[in-house]
Amino acid sequence: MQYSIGQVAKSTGIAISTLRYYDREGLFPNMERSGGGIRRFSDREIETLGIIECLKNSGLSIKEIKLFLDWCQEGDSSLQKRRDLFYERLAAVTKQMEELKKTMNTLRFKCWYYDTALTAGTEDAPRNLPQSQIPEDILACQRSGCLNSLG
Amino acid sequence: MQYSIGQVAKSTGIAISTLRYYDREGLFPNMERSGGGIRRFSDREIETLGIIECLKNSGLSIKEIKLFLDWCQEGDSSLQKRRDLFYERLAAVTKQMEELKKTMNTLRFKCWYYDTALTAGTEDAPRNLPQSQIPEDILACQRSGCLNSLG
DNA sequence: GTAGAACCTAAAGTCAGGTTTAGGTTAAAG
DNA sequence: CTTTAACCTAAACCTGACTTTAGGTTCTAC
Repeated sequence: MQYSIGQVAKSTGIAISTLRYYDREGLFPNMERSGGGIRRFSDREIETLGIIECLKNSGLSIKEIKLFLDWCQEGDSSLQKRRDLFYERLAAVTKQMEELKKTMNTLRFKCWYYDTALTAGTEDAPRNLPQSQIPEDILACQRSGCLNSLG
Repeated sequence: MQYSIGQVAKSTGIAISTLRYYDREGLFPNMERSGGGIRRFSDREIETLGIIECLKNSGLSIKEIKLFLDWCQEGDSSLQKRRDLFYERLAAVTKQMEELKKTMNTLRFKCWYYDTALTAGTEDAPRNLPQSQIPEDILACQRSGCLNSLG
């Protein structure tokens, strides 16, 4: 199947200007054009968009993604480099997830904190509550979160 | 305790220029200065840095964080707004985690893909492998990942 | 064959989140 | 006192990832 840039934009939610920008950056090295110069996205490009999204979410820049796509063009001689890249990305995302869990725990603590404050009508309520009166699961959030103290 | 900007930079890993930038953006509304105009970070500011990190990781911009810190200055009258913000952030991070899980699954699939390719010496190996020969857990990654096809 | 929608390029613009520069001032140590 | 490391400001600069603009071309439908 072939798709126009407008169709791809519509179905993926990626702006036309972004698709053209990606093309300009060399992320679709094999994309075809009509006689008149109009882009014809194929399933190959749609798949590339999936890889771009994945690698972008894993923390790579557009330039780094371009590098990876260059390796793909080189064929089997670059298999090792490509493999290593994905293992490295897996590690990076694993770390990112750990970070996000800490963030979640801080947020959960804050939600409890403000719920308590709102119920009492004042922030002094949670602020002055003795540790022993704070639910265990909230204390756990606080311990594993990114804040050192209450507030 | 009071700390110089250099001490804070060293102990948090945040660049001095970034700390000054945050200050310029109004993220430390109560920070004191020495007679000569030198910043004196206190535990309050250190805690604020923790909140900044948390909210930044949750997807807020510096300007949005500044808004939240303004609310904090307003006292108990802004409790509701602040509570709502944290619940909203909790939802946003939950969503972000879901996304990251998909990314992880795609990466895991790719790791298997390239391991298989390297063992065989060619990408054709994983590419031509019938579904029935792909481990179930890898298929599951593929299904829940962000890619539609192999490759 | 002509109207209008959809496409094209190159180049400039935008925005966030910093960092760097230039030219001083402060403060702790000898 | 004077040195020197650490600090200060304002303003300019930078980078990444897009988006917008301006002016032109192609394609589809009548």
